[in-house]
Amino acid sequence: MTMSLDAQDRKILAALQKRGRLSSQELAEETGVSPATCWRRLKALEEAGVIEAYRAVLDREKLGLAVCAFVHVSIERQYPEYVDEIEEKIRRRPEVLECYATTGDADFTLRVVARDIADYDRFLQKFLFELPGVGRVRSSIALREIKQTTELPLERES
Amino acid sequence: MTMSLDAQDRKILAALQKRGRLSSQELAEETGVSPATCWRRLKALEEAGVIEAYRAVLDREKLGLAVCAFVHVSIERQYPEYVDEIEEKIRRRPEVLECYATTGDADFTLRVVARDIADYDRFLQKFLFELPGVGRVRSSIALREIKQTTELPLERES
DNA sequence: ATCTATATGAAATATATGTTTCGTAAAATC
DNA sequence: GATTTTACGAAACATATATTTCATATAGAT
Repeated sequence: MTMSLDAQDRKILAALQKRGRLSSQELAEETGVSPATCWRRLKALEEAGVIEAYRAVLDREKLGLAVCAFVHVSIERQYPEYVDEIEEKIRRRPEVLECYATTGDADFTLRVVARDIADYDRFLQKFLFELPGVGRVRSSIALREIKQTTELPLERES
Repeated sequence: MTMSLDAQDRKILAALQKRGRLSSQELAEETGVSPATCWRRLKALEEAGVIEAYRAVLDREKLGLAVCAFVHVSIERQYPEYVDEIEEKIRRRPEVLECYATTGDADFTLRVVARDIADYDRFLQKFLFELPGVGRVRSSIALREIKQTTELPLERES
């Protein structure tokens, strides 16, 4: 399932992680390969699903989403029906940007954004605490954003 | 600092969060507004910084980055020089995708990707534990990805 | 070393794109 | 209610774009 990429593919991907709207010709300038080849490589990478999507990344604060929090959720009983339902409901909530099942003292780790603390509280009370089987919930509110990127490291071979 | 957006702007942003390479004409079809207006709105949103960037989002697993972990880092002494140095070094590490200063029992919460557990261990030993003033470090390894998106919620007014 | 398969760059093609202009409509101001 | 300002859509413009074709080079297999 892991693609094998050469230096050329990695250059293309690196450039597109920074500027997703680059054209084949611009890619060619950045990579030193011809536009036609860049285009063919690009299509292959899209086809293979290495490039999942192109997205506009928006400014959270400018959209009025002042709050960002990590939520650590423990599940009471691990009934599969409950777990499936929890996961599905989480997937549907737009303010949950990330959710992973994790090791450590919580079962799930979420990253959630909200307009303000009252809005976040509403998310907890009206949504999270209402999920079936949810046990302990601990919140870590982000005080400061030090880094936030979608760029995956492409250094070595894959 | 928070922009005020009308329904039209929000439609444009919503569409571009899903498909970042949409042209003005495609945006026009999706929003029911003319291409010229879409283009003007779009430029204004870019200019205002609401649209931070356009990016290709890659498939972590396909790139061979099997491991994703949350790291909770506590700082021994909060000397400002140490904190600044830590933050700057973290920003420069490509395997750290996210880092926030957070409330709760850790000072920093990081999301880190790695090729495998050995690779992740190397990150901890050779980088994180070497940072000045770093105290307790607890890792939560992601067992399963339930949701991972860059799409910010645009529902209500801002 | 020969043959085969694959990847390459340059040029050509057709199309879509960003961007501007202009006359009109809607909103806001007075 | 009149006037100014702002936003709009349609059409026009020049340009850049994706995509294909073809001849050549490269690499892999036998």
